[in-house]
Amino acid sequence: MGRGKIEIKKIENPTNRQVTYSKRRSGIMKKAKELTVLCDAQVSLIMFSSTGKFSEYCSPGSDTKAIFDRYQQATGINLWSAQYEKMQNTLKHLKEINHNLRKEIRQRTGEELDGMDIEELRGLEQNLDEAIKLVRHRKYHVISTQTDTYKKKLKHSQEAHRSLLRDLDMKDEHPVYGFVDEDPSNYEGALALANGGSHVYAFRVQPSQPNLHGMGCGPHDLRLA
Amino acid sequence: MGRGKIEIKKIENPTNRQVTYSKRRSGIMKKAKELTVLCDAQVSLIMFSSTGKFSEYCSPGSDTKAIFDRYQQATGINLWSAQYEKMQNTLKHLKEINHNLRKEIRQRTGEELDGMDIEELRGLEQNLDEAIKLVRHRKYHVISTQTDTYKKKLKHSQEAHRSLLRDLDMKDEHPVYGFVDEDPSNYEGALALANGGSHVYAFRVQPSQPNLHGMGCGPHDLRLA
DNA sequence: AACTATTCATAAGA
DNA sequence: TTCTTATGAATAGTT
Repeated sequence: MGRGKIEIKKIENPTNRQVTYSKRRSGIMKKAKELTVLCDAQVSLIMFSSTGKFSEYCSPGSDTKAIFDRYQQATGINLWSAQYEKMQNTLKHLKEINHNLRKEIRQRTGEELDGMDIEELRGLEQNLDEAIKLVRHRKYHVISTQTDTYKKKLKHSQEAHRSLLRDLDMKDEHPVYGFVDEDPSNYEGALALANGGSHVYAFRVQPSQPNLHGMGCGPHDLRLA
Repeated sequence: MGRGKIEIKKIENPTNRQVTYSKRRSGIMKKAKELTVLCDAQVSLIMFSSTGKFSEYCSPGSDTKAIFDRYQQATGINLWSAQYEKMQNTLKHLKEINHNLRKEIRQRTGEELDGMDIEELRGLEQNLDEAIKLVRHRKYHVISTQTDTYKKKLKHSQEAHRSLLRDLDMKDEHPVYGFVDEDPSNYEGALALANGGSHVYAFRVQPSQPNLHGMGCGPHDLRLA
């Protein structure tokens, strides 16, 4: 379609090739547009010249991603399946671990003991017994540490108070006020707290049923159990 | 380019449109091939007719995925980032939950009590105490159920044995063998097991550090903590 | 980038 | 659908 027929093979002259690329590129783009309009078709055209120059055409009213999603549906090939599969496996694995951890916790709270045999129950009992000992030990450690701190604080304050009294004695006859500890978290309070106040503390360090709804991943949903 | 010029607008006659689509589709495909060969270009052409019919052309020596990867690189747009981000968030969330569940277990076993204040420790102690009661209750329930079962079994066997002896008595004077329970999991064993055999049972229902290494997801790795 | 002689693509008809 | 063919479009080589 020009001054003489040409053979369809690579144009060796780079300049010539670039010129031809440019001309034909606009030609094919025009064709793509016409096809879109005339035939109400959806078209994606992506081109890279031999020099790496990128151009594309995409039917108006859609975008490259939409066409690609449709392409994948049409071909049945999910180009990203390898990646997705790995991610899916990771997710599945994590969910499984999660489930198991929750189960272990429910067993440790005594909520779900069905299906455990005697040996397991014995093991669990023993284990809880050890845990409770450790917790008690720790508790008393914390209490005594706190008590010591308060004792020291008190001692210091009393000394300061006494020295203040001495100073006042020596200087004049102002009224004398007693020492007042304004900190509500005093050590007597801590001790009371440690050995059974009346309120029941519902122990739950972390929420064990965090919300996972609505975390699907769009068209390529994860379909996890 | 035919018997008369045509206006570039949607062909309303569906048959006509389909025919034109078919003709022009092969035309544009030919052009794409020629561009590929003449100019050493990389081309991807994807088309859907108004009736949904899919066709594609892709330069030989590459495939649609390769061109799309290049497209993403050229445009700087990762078409799948939205999906990936969602998955990443899901994964991150799960890992976090997992971590918290593990921490709760370590607290429940007394392994990690640092950082807990008196109130928390008291709560945990109380909770463990309740759990241990539930476990003991369950244990005794299982034991008594199993004991009953064995009692019944034994009774049945003894009856069967006695009736057999009667039969033998009535018929002749063969030697008599006593009844032998060959099941090693007999109920005396179960009872012994329940109240402290000498072996220590390391209670761990599920592994709490499952292997997650090597589950990265290739080029789009998850970069999770 | 513009021109134009040619070849090519294709609209309409068979 | 496919083939034919008159006609307009695309473009190779030139300027």
